[in-house]
Amino acid sequence: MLEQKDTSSKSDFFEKVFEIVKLIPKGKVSTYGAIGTAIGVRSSARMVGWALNSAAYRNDIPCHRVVNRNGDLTGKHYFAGPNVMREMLESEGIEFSEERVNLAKHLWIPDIS
DNA sequence: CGGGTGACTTTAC
DNA sequence: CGTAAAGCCACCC
Repeated sequence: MLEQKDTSSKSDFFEKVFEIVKLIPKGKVSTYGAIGTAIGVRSSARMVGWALNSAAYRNDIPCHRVVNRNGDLTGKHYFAGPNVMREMLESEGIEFSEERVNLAKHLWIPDIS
């Protein structure tokens, strides 16, 4: 496996992603594209998700508050169970539509102005 | 430097 | 609704 859980790399990119995700208020969620845009990389939302992969090993980072553009919990498979991510979000007051987050109500855009 | 990979996104069939 | 492909960029070897 390629799990770089050590996260010894102090790349600014990762740090920025971590910082943004940590700033997500309770009861809100963000998207990979929104975060990517906020830190400067308009494209490649993949990098955000990848950074979160390292974040997944850090309990300081609420990676469960980050979803894809559709509000779908793409990374839930990376958690302990297929429903862990959703449970955590619901626990914070996030509304769900079947298997998707109600982005219309809970979408939060990082503001690093 | 180059190749492989990936929790994305969009378009296309 | 499903899979496929391309574009995207950072990280690792």
